[in-house]
Amino acid sequence: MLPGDTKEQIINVGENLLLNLGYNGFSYRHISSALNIRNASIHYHFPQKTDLGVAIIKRAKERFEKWTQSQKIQEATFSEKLDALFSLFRRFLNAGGQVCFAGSLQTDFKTLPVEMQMETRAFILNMLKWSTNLLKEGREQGEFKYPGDPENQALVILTSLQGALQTARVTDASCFDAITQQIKNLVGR
Amino acid sequence: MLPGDTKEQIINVGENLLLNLGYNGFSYRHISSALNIRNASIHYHFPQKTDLGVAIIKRAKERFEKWTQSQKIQEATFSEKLDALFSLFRRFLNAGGQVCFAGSLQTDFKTLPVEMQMETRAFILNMLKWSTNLLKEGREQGEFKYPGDPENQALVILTSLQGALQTARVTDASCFDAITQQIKNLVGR
DNA sequence: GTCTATACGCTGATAGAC
DNA sequence: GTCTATCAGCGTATAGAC
Repeated sequence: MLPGDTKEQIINVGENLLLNLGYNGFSYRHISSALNIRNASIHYHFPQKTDLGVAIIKRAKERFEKWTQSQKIQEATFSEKLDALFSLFRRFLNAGGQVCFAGSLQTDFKTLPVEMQMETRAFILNMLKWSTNLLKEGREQGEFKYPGDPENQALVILTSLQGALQTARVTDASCFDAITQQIKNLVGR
Repeated sequence: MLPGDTKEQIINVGENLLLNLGYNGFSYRHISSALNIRNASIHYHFPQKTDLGVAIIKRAKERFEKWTQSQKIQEATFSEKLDALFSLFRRFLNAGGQVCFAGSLQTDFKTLPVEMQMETRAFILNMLKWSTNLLKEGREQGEFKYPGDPENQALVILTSLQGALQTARVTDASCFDAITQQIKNLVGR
């Protein structure tokens, strides 16, 4: 391993473990053996497990922010943006049946340290805000058609995607694709 | 505590802990201190934590089965059945912000012993089957209106309800009600 | 059936050498 | 920055008295 990369690699492995096993399902030992280092080295970069947890969520939050501001997304049509959102979630499934951040963190929410709870809340609210805006403008511009409030429609879509990744674990990957298709049926014109 | 009730009370407390903290988030100590008994007494009734986990899921599965066969549900219209399904999930929220069984167990799925994985799968597939049938017949009889396959529509609804309980933890209870209302908008005639 | 006592691996975490 | 050594506490689990 290249020195200097360690911290980032710890976050990488930690993120994968979080989305696979849940926050209470992985330990520093999982990470140290995966990276072939000692537990103490992880504690050097992240004194407490909480620090690692916060770092993982913060990075994911910023990654999403960058994604929304990327040229590819900025220039896309509303329908393409919705498809891109589906692809974002589909990536978790492709990565060996991960769940999404919201699904992992909200389920363990009551056992999380408050710093992680706050970061989780901020991340999820950002995603909801962006999705609400997408649904709102998309309908105004005539690309989408659905009843009721844009925020409520965004909630149905995001919660369904979240549940879809979880349910894919007891059924199969086609379950996720069936759900995204059905969502398109529901909001398409 | 009345002797003989202990086993059932352990399942009661265990179920509550499972839906609040997740399978990896609670221990025999949580249960023993809640019931004011010793850890060893729990091991008498459930030698391994796996045994308790399986018992919790089996009971929930049977409870759902009885619910579907109850007179109240049998005699209900399709719209009333859908509302009753919403009430079933809303009860988790009312109980202090629990998530549903699917949400808790699927998120921890990869860390669960195989016996629990199998019971989880059976339970979720039962629920999906019943919901699919409800959506299918409800549309045939003209009470529902939605595009595409009944099973896919059932998947969207169930996953959304599952995600709704989780998301309510970082927002509030009104989030759940907004989602059920939006689902009604989407499948109503 | 419930208890006390006990085992022992894993957990997050720290001290200090290199 | 990474290591070895070490820690106390908690986890599941068992043996055996009552």
